[in-house]
Amino acid sequence: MTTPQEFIASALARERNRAGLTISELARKAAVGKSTLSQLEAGSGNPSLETLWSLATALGIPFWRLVEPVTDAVTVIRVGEGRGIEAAESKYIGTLLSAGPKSACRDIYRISAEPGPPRKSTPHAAGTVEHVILIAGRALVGPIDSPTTLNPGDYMSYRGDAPHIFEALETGTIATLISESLL
Amino acid sequence: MTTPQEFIASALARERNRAGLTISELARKAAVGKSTLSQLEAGSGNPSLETLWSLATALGIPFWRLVEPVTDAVTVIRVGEGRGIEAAESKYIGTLLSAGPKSACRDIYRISAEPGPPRKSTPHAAGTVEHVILIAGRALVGPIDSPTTLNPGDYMSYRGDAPHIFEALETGTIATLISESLL
DNA sequence: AACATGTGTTCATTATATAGAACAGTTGGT
DNA sequence: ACCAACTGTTCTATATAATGAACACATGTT
Repeated sequence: MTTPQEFIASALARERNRAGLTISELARKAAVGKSTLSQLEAGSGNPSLETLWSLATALGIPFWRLVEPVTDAVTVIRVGEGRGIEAAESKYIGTLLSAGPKSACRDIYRISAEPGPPRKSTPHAAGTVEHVILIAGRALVGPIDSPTTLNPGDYMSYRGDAPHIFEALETGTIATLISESLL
Repeated sequence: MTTPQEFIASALARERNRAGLTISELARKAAVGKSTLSQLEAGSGNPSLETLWSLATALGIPFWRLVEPVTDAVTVIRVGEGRGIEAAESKYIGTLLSAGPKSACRDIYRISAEPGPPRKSTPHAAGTVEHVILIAGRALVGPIDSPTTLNPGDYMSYRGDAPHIFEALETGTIATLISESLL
């Protein structure tokens, strides 16, 4: 049985860490007193809607995402691999890449990247799994110590709560990224 | 372009009507002043977390449900649209296409389709939402009575519990499809 | 070592959200 | 007709959330 205070405290800490911000930084960015934020994360606070909204905006997440309940293998399926679900009527093939468990919170991103220094992601919340489907170009994706090169159409999933990278190898690299937070 | 005030005002009115309660009833049930609730729904208010929590509890819904965005019919985000999350280090742009609620069971598919008779899907379970990101080619996607043409990189979401189609318009059409069962 | 800049905390004051009373308008019963 | 019980609104007193300064501590620089 979580109280509102505990709830928002852990949610804030979680999202703030995910964004890689300190209390001071977030407070400044959201234009709220850092004392306010400090007390909030300490569990002794009853923030107003405006305060929460400002924090969510500064964290770059939709507001309601902030108040959501909290919540190793690496899989690569190349184009042409995987069991397809064909439709008799037309040339339509659906390949199940990942059957999702219940109680999963997933965000869908479109990634545009250009060659250069790779984007290293700090680990997200525990239990996070990321799925990448490369649309165009080529990219080196996955755990920081064992990334894999993906070509257009390739699918890959890996743990998002461990350090991982996304490095475009060609200009105009585009991908779909699904970040899934398992409870 | 919604302000926190408008947002919570409409959300409260929506959920309260759904529960079939009057302002007075809800206020009594949630142990908040009915004047408070009145002002909130009028859009002139900045409720505290405790107030919102009490209201959600009285409405018989988990707190986050109160602040969940309305699941609107169809969303299309063209390439280049949407607010990007840029990484300073490299040319990497992540666009949030859909932030997913918890308690969602989602399956990820890769779709390969060729021009021909469209694939008509019979409605799935109630509450199902489908997300499509077109990888290559061109496709006519969406509700059967108002489909939209997608180009590579385009994102679209629509209700999966209503009849919908996927019709490839070019050879070598590839897409990512995420089928999401809410609740 | 002394200093500057960062961190997160605790404490004053000030701004404001909340609660409850008083209000006018509706509905239904006697 | 009155009266009672309801609706949602506008008021004011009070409780309290937000603030910024002062604080102790850590880190890196000259």
